[in-house]
Amino acid sequence: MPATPRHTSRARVEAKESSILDAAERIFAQAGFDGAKVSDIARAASVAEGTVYLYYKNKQDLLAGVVGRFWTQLTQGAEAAIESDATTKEQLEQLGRYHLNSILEQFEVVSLTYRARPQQEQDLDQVREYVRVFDRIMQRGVDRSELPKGIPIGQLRDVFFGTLEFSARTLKLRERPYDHSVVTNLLAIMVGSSDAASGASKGKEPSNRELMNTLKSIQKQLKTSGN
Amino acid sequence: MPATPRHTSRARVEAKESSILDAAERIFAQAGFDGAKVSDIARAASVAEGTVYLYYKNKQDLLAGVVGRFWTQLTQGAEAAIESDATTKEQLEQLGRYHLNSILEQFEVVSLTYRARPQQEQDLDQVREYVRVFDRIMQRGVDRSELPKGIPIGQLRDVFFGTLEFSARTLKLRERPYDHSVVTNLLAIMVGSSDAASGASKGKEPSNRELMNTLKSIQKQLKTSGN
DNA sequence: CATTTAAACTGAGTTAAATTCATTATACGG
DNA sequence: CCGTATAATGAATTTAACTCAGTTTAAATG
Repeated sequence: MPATPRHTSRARVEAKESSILDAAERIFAQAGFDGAKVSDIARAASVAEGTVYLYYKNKQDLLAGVVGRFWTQLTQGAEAAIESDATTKEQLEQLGRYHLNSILEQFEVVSLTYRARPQQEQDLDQVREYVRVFDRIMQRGVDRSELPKGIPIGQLRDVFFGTLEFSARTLKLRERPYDHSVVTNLLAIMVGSSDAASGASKGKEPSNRELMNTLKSIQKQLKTSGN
Repeated sequence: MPATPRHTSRARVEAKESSILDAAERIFAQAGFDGAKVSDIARAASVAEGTVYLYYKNKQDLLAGVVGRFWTQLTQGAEAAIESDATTKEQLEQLGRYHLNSILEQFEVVSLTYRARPQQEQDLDQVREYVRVFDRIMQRGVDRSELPKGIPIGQLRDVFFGTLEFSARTLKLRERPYDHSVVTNLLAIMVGSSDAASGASKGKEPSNRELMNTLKSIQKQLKTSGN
């Protein structure tokens, strides 16, 4: 927070701030929060150690800056990745694909998120902003009645992001690359069939309830026509 | 790691080790990893600061001790919470209830888990041991054909634990207590209907495949009897 | 262009907390 | 009881975050 620069151009100040963030992200990702020395970050950003503290109150605050920027960028990317005229399920698949891919690619930064203030703090409004992308998709889905299950959106959000995050950890652990079946299967259980695992599925499959109704009407017909 | 005590009774040494762990857990949970001073932990355990380092290589290692013990206890509790003669779905519900409840109650310790070495390290074998409880339930379910979906167990594990962990965070954030509908709804999408949200559901609903077969046989019958 | 001055920057110095280790205490076998 | 291996202690050391008095920079002014 370099106050309100009256003499120096804002652009220059912001360039420096972002170069510090770049360096911090690099070093944090490499060495972890504890392993990263502020002096290293300063050197990587070509500024004196004290300069870092002109922009960020302390190391924690610097981390919050790195993490906050990451989630803000993720929000922008997510919005770009979603086609506004797609069905709810397609949009969820787009978001799921984008999310899993991103957190795999920037796994270290995502992990740093958990170091940015023990939970609930207001520090990470950017994360909250990000999940709204999901909420908007779901709300539209509800409005258009494109969502079967009667599970509250808030709970489905935890299913969605919780599953993808744990899946990412598992993939990282096993040193596996992005696996689209994770997204496919997640959506299968969240919004409806579409044959899990294999991923191939032509057309919408009817719900159990729909089949059941058809079945009953046929049975009735059979009885009526006296077999 | 107090070497191999030859002179002093093992019991005494273990008592001291566990009293250090108790103190550490208390202080860590209270102040967080960074906020906790080793000197405070030592005082709380009524030992000198240096003594802590006889038992644990450093502060990180002490944290790993606390976290490891927590997950070991969780594993024991989980095994006790599951009735061996219940159906797969019932067992999953028992585990789900137990898990969500436990991580809500000991939320701070769970959060500390993420400070114990950046992912994948072998540090937390105890966590891996814990998830095996889930794997065993699922494997038995597959053997007994009590599980419909064709999603790999590994992926369902991420759905299960990922969802419950994120749900716990959400509940904590909103300062809400344990909510059983989270477990109910999770199981509904994981292993089968049982009418979400409300939780009430009488009788097992037939699977798509079963319905489809019935449907086909009726159609055949219709054709044969020449409508 | 020289001057003024406030914003930016610097890095040596301060401080706090983790970790070490020389010293002391304890407990057990003989 | 004594000798000795184990355990415990806490003062000293080390490390790295953070501060701040002094220096540099750059824009506004005449």
